[in-house]
Amino acid sequence: MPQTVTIRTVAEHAGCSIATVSRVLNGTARTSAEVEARVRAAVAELGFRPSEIGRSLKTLRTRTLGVVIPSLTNPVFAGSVAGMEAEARHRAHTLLLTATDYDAEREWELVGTLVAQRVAGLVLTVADPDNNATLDWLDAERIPYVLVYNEPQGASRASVTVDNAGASRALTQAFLAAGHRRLLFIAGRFSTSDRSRLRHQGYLAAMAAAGLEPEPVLELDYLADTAAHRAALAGLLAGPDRPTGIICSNDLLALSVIAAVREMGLAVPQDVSVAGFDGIAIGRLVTPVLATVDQPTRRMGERAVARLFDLIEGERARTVEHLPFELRAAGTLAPAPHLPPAAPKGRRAATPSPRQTASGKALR
Amino acid sequence: MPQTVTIRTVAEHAGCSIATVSRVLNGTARTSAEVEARVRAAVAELGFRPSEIGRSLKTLRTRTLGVVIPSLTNPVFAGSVAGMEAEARHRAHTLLLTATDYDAEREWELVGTLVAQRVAGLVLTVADPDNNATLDWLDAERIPYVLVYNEPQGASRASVTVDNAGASRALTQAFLAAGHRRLLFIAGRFSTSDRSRLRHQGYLAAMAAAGLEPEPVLELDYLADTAAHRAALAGLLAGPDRPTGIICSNDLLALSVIAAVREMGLAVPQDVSVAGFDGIAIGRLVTPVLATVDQPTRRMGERAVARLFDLIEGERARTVEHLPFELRAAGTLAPAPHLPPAAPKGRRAATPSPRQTASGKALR
DNA sequence: CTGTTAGCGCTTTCAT
DNA sequence: ATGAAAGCGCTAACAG
Repeated sequence: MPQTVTIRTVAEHAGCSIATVSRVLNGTARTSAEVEARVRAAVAELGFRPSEIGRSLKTLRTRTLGVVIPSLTNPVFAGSVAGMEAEARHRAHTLLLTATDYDAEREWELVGTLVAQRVAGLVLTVADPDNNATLDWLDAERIPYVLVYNEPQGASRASVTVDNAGASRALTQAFLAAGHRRLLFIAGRFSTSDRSRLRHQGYLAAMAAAGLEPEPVLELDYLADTAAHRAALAGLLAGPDRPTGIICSNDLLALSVIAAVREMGLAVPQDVSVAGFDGIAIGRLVTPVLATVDQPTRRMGERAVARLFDLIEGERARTVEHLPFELRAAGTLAPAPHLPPAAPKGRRAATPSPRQTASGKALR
Repeated sequence: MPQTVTIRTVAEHAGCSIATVSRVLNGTARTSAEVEARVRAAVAELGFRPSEIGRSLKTLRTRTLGVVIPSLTNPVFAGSVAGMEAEARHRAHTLLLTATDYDAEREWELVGTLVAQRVAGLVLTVADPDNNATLDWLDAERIPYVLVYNEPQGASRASVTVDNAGASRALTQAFLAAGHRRLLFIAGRFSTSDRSRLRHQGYLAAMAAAGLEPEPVLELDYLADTAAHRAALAGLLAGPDRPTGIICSNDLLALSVIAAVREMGLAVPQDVSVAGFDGIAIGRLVTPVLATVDQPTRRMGERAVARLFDLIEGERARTVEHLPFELRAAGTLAPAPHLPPAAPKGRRAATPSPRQTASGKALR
C-alpha cells in the first residue's frame, strides 16, 4: 500500500493536531519552535509528502497545467513543451500532457479530460484557432488558456507565436532577391495548421508585390515519407522554365523535399534552392545548412506558460504576442541558376552558385 | 468560478440523490431507465464533468502516470513520450511530464512531486539505473515504475530498452567489415547516460574480438554546438594513419560530428565514415543517409506504459525487456579509403567508395 | 432500485 | 500558539 502515512499519522507522531502539522508545512501561521521541530522530525522520519489531491480538493485548485499539442514527434512542439515544462517547474507546477495526433476532433475530448483533472489552465496548439468550439467553451467556462503557434485572426485569444505571414513574406523576398522567379510553395495540410495557411499567404503577398505569378500550392502531408513527396513533386521540376526555388511551410517537410529533389537528380542548392520554416536544431547540422525562418521555439513555450499564469492571476487582456524570428537565408538557399533556354535538365548552371551566407535579423 | 456545478447540483436538477448520479455515471449499479434519463439530461444541460480530484481522493488512485526524462529536445525521448501518451490515452490515463535537463540530482525532486500527485505509476529514464537511491526508494514504497532506454545490469528493475552493447558490437563489426581499422568512438557523457557507457563497451568488445587496438574514447556533450565538437576533434583526424571511421553514441552527436568533420575539409563518407545510434527520423532525410542503429522509439514508450500497467495490476517480475533494433550500415558508413602512405591529407582515396546499402536485420 | 451517510487527506475558520 | 471541526467532490457500504 503506497503511502499509508497521512497528515494524521504525522500529527500522532509529533503529538499535536493535524492543523498544527498543516501550519508547519505551509507556514500558514506561527508555531512554537518546539512543536515545529517535533513535526519536522516526524515528517522526516515517516517520509511524509502531503497529498496534492487532498490539498486540491480543499482549495479547489491544482498545481497542474494542461497541454494539448498535435504531436511530440515534430521537434517544434517538443521544443516548446520543453520550455513550458521548465517554466512550469519554476512555478512549482507540473504539465499534464496530451496529443491530438493531428486529429482536430480529439481536441474537444482531450480538453475535457484535462478539465476533469481541474488543471489550473491550458496551453494548446489547435488546428484552427478562429473557428473552434472547444476554445469558445473554455471562454464560456472562464478557464484560462494560451495558444502557442496559433495566430488567431479574428477571435480575441491569448496566444504566443511569430508573425507567420510577415516571416514568410520576408523569406519569399529573400528568394526573389537571389534572382528566383518561379517559386513553388509546398504546404503542410491547411486543415490542421493555420500556420501553414498564413505562411502561404505571406508567399502570395510577396509574389504579388513583386508582380510575379505564384505557382499553385502543393499541399503535402509532412508525416509522409520521401517517396510520397517525390511522387508529388514528379513533373513539377522538369522543363526549361521549371521552378528554381521551393519554400516549404515547415522544416521537416523541407528536409524531406530536399531528399526527394536530390533523388530526382537535381542538386540543392545549385539546381534548386529550398527553404523551410521553424528553425529546428537539426537544420543547422545538415550540409549545406537549411535555409529557414528561425523561431525561438523553447521561449515560445516559456512565454506561453508565463502568460497563462498572468491569466490565472486575473489578467484580462487576450492578445496575440509576436516573438521575433530570424531569417536564415543561407545554405540551401542560393542564387537562382541560369536555366538553359531549351535543354530541359541535367546540365548545371554556368555560375558556380557561391554559398550565400547573408542572415537577416529579427523583423519583430 | 470555473465549475461550480458538482454532483450535488446534478442530483438536485434530476430530483434524485447524489448516489444515484454516481451510479448512473459509473454504471456501478442498475438504475431505472426513467431516473437514468433524468440524470443524463441534467448532466448534459449543466455540462457536468465529475471531478477527478474528488474521485481520486475517495478511491486513493489517480488516472495519471508520471514521466521523468532527461529532455524533450532529444527526438529519441520526445518520440518515446509520444508512444507513452498514446498508450496511456488508450487506457484512459494522462501523463504528468517532467524533465531533468540532464541534472541527475533533479530526479529525486521530480519523483517527489510526481508521487505527491499520487500518480498510479512512473516511467523514467535516469542517469544511472544501477546505483540510484531514487529508484531504491520507489521500490521501498512499492510504487510501480518502468525504465525506458536504461539497461540496468545488476539491480532487478523493470525496463524497456535495446541490447545496447550488442547493437554497438554489431555496428562496430559493420565498420570492420567495411575495411576500417582505426575507429574512433565518441560518446555522450557517461555520467548522464548508461546507454553511452554500454555502447562504448560494445565497441570495445568488438575491437578486442578483432584483435584491434581501440582508440581512447572521446566524451563529448551532445548538446554543445558544432564548433565545440570541431575543437575536440581537431588533431585527431590528421596524419597518415588517422581514423577512417567514427562511431557516435547517439544520432544528434553524429550529425554534429559530420558537420564538424566536413568543416575540417574531409568528406563524409569518402574520407571518414560516421555512424550514430538511435535512428531518429531526420537521419533518413540527410544526404547521404545517416548510418545508425535504428530503435523502435515510439514502441519503446508504448511498451513501457503497457508494462507499467502490468505492474500496477500486480505483476511481480521486474525484467529487462529488449526490443529489436535494426542496423542501418549505409550512407555515411562506406568502405574505408586507402590512406596515402605518407601524404597526410587532402587527396581522396583511390577507390571511388561505392555507397554501401547493406542493412542488417534485427539481432533481437 | 434508491437514499443516507461516512469518510478519502487536506486547509481553514473558529474557539480556546 | 494550538485544537476541534467543518467541508471540498466524490464513491461505496449500508439501509430501506
